[in-house]
Order: sequence, then structure tokens, then C-alpha cells
Amino acid sequence: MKEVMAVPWPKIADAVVRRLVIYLRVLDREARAQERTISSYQLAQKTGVSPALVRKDLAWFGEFGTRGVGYDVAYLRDQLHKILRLEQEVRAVLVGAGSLGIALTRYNVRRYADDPTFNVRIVALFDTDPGKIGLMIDGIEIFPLRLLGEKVPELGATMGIITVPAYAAQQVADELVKAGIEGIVNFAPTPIHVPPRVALQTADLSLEMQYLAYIMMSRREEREEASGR
Amino acid sequence: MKEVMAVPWPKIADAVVRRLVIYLRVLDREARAQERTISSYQLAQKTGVSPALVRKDLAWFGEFGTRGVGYDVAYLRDQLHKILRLEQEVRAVLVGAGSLGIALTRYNVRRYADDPTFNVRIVALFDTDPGKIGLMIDGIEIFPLRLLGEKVPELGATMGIITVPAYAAQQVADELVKAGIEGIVNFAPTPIHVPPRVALQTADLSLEMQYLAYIMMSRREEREEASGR
DNA sequence: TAGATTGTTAATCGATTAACAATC
DNA sequence: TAGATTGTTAATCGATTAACAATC
Repeated sequence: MKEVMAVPWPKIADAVVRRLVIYLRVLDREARAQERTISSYQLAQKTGVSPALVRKDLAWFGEFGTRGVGYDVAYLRDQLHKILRLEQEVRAVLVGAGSLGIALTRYNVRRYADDPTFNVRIVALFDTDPGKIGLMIDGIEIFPLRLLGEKVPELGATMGIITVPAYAAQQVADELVKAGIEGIVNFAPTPIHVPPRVALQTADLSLEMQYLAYIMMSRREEREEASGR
Repeated sequence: MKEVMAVPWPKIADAVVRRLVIYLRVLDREARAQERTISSYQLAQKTGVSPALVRKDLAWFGEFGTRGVGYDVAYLRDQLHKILRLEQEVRAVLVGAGSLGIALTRYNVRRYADDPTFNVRIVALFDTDPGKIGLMIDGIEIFPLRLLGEKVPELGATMGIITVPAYAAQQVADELVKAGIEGIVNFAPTPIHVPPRVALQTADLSLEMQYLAYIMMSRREEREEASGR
């Protein structure tokens, strides 16, 4: 008989969690398309990972599949939903109502309404520009930054999203931490420091582009090597 | 005597390249602040990686430092600039002039003008909405999507940026590939498939948020375990 | 039953860290 | 010289792949 564990699921590697989110999206789409079962090969093909890795990722949490058949789409979707705690809404405040901040907000409002696998909800925006205070973006109000410490607990926000210029990012991060935020997504193109109890995720859009540019350049050189000389 | 290599630098792991970009940004900032030298410890601290890894990453390309002293800030900056091929501008077209596309364009125009370590330049936008055609975003024109195949070679664009809704992403990717694009950044929240000769980078903003939400949730549970029971 | 596909183990691969001799 | 810090090697760690027995 297996020992009853204190923690419902094992602590899972970062990379695995990211893939689970991607699997779930595909499963959700397949379920809408009335698909009943899906094999690790099909799921792998649709998500761009290997079949063996799909099976290994899923096996961390139990035996979800049927040998010779595959995985039941709806069942696996529901299980991943549970594993990823998607029934729990996570409320976020966004600091920096510039064009990126507003774009993210618009996107978030639509996404939260449309996609049952998406559980992050932006509930307030903050900015220092007096001209922006009080404006509504798709129903979400822009508050002055000085109200951050008061609004965060009032709204029950636990996530902070930083979309201010690089020079202001660290200061905003400090204020989010002071306000009691548990996790931060940083869209500013600069590393920020937060205490270890605060989870930090960097989403540096320009980094992705520069990185891709580098890969393109080195591939081009390879091709030139191969053909030219 | 060492053999002269056909390729100027070794082929370098993905993760290393990403860190080099981050080192470079810090070095650029330090150089502006008149810093002369920087140790692997300092560079590590400012970028959030370990000192040993900083040294190992840099050692791939030669001996840039001085034992007992550290790295010359300006020299290392210039070397990384060369390694990352930043003297070469990479021109990009962006498809999907919605709020995210417009935000990225604004951001890109400013960044390209201000930051000498940034070499990706958006040169045209594309959309299918007739109401948007002909509009200018910070000096960049919005063209109808059907002109993509003609404009890409005309403008010398080699990178494509996808900011359309998920359902349209694959079709847009196909058209970018047909137009001769060498690399794609996909901001749509769905995996896309491209031929192996095309470099692909996924920048799924909602994935970052969901992933952070998961981490926050599991940490919270850990804390509750630790204290509560 | 035969064919298909999972769950799982062992092998491989790659990336990071630790340690330290070299040397400024 | 003594102290500091690099460049580099070996050890460790972790993640992915390959392979296959289990089993539907």
C-alpha cells in the first residue's frame, strides 16, 4: 500500500509545467472538435515535443492513459485543469498603462472571457501620468501609482505585471513587493531583483527578437559556408 | 599552432546566446556609467546567473578577461557586439496591427533609435482590416496583407512577427514562409509549424502569466503545508 | 488474438556548478 | 609578493530520448 503523501502532486520541474499548459490548450481545442481520444504521438505532433516526453510529463501525476488506446481527451483536459489549479482565479495589477500595458489588458480581458484554460485576470491598472488616471481600458480602471499599496489588498490581487520603461522597473517592483504581491511578470527589458519569497517571471519581448535575429544570422552563415566555399 | 577554423565562432548553445544578450545590456549600461572593469561576480550579480557560468559562457569565444582584474567593460561590450552580429540590422515585418502589434511597433521604433545593442527594426505592418490600411504607426505604414509577398523582398525583410489571433496564426506563418522570410516570432497563443529552414521563436505572453500563476499557487500551498498543519 | 500504445526504466545528452591551477 | 580573479577541468545535476515489457 502506498504511503499517503502530504502534497497532492510531486513538485514538478519548471519545463514540465510549461508543457502541461500547452498540452491543455491542445486538449481543450480537440475536445471542442469532439475528439474522444488522443495518443501521445498526436499530442506530441500538435505541440512540437516528442511522444516519449509527453508520456513522461503526464506520468508524473498518475496513469491517465489506456494502453493500446491513448488518452481520453476530456478526462485528460480535466485532470490538467486540476493539476494546474485553473479553477482558482489569479488577480493581477498592471503597472505602466503605456501602449504595451494597454495591449496586454485588452488581450487579457478577451482571453479571460473566452478561454476556460486561462485563469489570470487583470483587475486594475496603475500609472503616474495624471492624464491617464481614471480612464477605463475595456472596463479596467487606471489608478494613480500611489494608490497601489491600498488597492492591492482591497482587490485581492496577488500578481503584478510590470510594463514601465526599464529605468523605472526596479522601483515599481519594490513597490509591488511592499504591497504584498506574490509574483511578478516583468516585461521591462532589464533584470530586476525581488526577495526569494516573490516569484519572478521575465517576459522580455525584445530579447526574443534579438535571440531570433542571432539564430537567423548564424544559419545564414552556415548556408554560405556550405554553398559558397 | 592552432588550426584555423572555417567558422569564426563555435556553434553555441541556445541558452548561452540568450545570456550573452543580457550580459551585453549590462555592459552597455556600465560603460555609460564610466565603469572600466567588471568581474564575473559583479556581472553575475547584475544578471542573475552564477559567476562560474558567466566565465564559462565568455570562454567559448576566447580569453577576454585579465586574471586578478576582471573584464574590460568597453572591450567585452564590443566583443559581444561582434559575436552577436549586432552591426547587421535585421528588418522585420509585423502581421496583425491590433493593439499588441501596434504596441510592439511603438516600442520597437523607440528602442531601435535609443539602444545601440538592439538590431531588429520593424519596417512594415500588415493587416486585413480595410480601415487600418494606409495608417502610419510611428512612421511605419500598414499595408494590406495581400501585398506581403511583394513587400518582403522589396523592403529586404528577413524576419516576420505574428500578432494575429490564434486561429489565423498558422495561415499567416505559411504566407510569411512563402514570402521568403528566414525567421518568425510568434506572439499568438498557439503552436505553429514551419519548415526546418525557417527559425521559429515563440513568445507566448499568456503562457508566461499562466506559468507564473502556477508557481505562485504551488508556493502558497507549500507555505500552508509548512505553517498550517 | 494481434496490433497499438502506454508507463517506466536505463542510456544518453547537455547544461551547470565546484574547484583550482594559472597568472595578473 | 600577496590577493584577486580568470580560464578550464572534472563532478554533478537534470532533462530528454530510446527501448520495451505491460496491457488494453
